[in-house]
Amino acid sequence: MKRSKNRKDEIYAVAASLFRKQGYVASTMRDIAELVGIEASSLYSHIKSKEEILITICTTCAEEFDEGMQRIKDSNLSNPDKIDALIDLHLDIAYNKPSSVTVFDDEWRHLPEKELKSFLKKRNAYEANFKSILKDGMEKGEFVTLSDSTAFHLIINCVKWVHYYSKRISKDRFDSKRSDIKSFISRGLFSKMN
Amino acid sequence: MKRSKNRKDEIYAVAASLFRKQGYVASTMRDIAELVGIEASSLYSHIKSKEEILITICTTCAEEFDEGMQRIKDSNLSNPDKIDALIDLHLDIAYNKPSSVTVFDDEWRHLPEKELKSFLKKRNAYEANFKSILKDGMEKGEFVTLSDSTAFHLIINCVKWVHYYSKRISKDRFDSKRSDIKSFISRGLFSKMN
DNA sequence: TACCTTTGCGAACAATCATTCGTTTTGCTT
DNA sequence: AAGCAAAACGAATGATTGTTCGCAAAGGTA
Repeated sequence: MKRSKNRKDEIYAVAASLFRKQGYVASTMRDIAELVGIEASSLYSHIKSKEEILITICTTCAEEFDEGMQRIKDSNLSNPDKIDALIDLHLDIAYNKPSSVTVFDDEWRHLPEKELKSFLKKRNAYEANFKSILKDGMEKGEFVTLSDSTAFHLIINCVKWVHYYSKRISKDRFDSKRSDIKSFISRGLFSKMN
Repeated sequence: MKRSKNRKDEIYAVAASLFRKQGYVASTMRDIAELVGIEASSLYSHIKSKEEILITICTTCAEEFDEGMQRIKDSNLSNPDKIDALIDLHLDIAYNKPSSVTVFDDEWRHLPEKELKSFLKKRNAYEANFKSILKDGMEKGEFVTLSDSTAFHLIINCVKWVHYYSKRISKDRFDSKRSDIKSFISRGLFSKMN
């Protein structure tokens, strides 16, 4: 039960990177096993099923976003600062767990029915919170006025591509990219900033 | 050879929407056949293989982007107007062929080796053309200065989400969304416009 | 009507999938 | 060294996959 934990984590990590590269369905247990260096049947000494791997990756990631959203939402930051903090939340998770977050973004539809349902529920709640910050800010004249749904998707997608295209880069280069992204969104959202 | 063409097109259309919904690997020939209303084996009277369907969808879409890029690149529009035209190109394709473009975006990695290679070649060429317009515009002071790679990804991703989240909407509602997106990008890129 | 091509069918194929099973090896604790 | 639980194995299972095959409707043309 000591080394077991390590193997388990190793399997999750290997699976996440494989799911990112090939997709969940196209990744076989034999693929995962080979990367870990054991036989496919041996995986089952550590994990319950292929689905369980996907569930764990997705829910772990979801919790991370949820905690961040809760923290930011309940803070006493201004609406623009809340959006700024949310952007940082996304970028930090993308930098630290690029594989997990890609699986979270792209492979959630292969979750089994029960987990899929609660996943979508959380996702909708997250989106609603995000939009309500935007809406409040627009009403107070802090943001440019546009459809809150469109604004939400624009911001999210300005932030979402980072973990796809970039190989692991240095923190410095990442932070330079971060500032480019942030100022782009700021101009798009505030119109008067530089 | 008369009705054959219709069936063939119907199969491609059904497959594209199924690939969009479930992904290429998770979509079986039996799934496609059932939606068409025939047996799986009957599909092979019209198409050669499952892979051929994916290849056709992806290359058809790629050609559409290529033609647009060629036309815009060779025009005598200003750099900002070229970017504006490219945004329209993406939005129009997304509106007219949401299924195909989603498959093009997400399932290309399952192309067989040969087609994958030429796909990535075209994709890189497209990206290079896009960036070179941005770079030229930055040097002339027409755009805000930032990494051309980051600018490229930001623009593309501001435009890419449309075909994911929206069910078929009216042209009017789409054009309203279009103007929200365009002005967001304009502010992000030009900083001085409204 | 007779002919021929297109379209569809159902059974069958080999390949591959996730998973289970009983057994053996490993490595730690006593 | 003995004992024991965790970890790994190889073989096997049933299900599902894309695809093939020989054959039957269908439907237009002569």
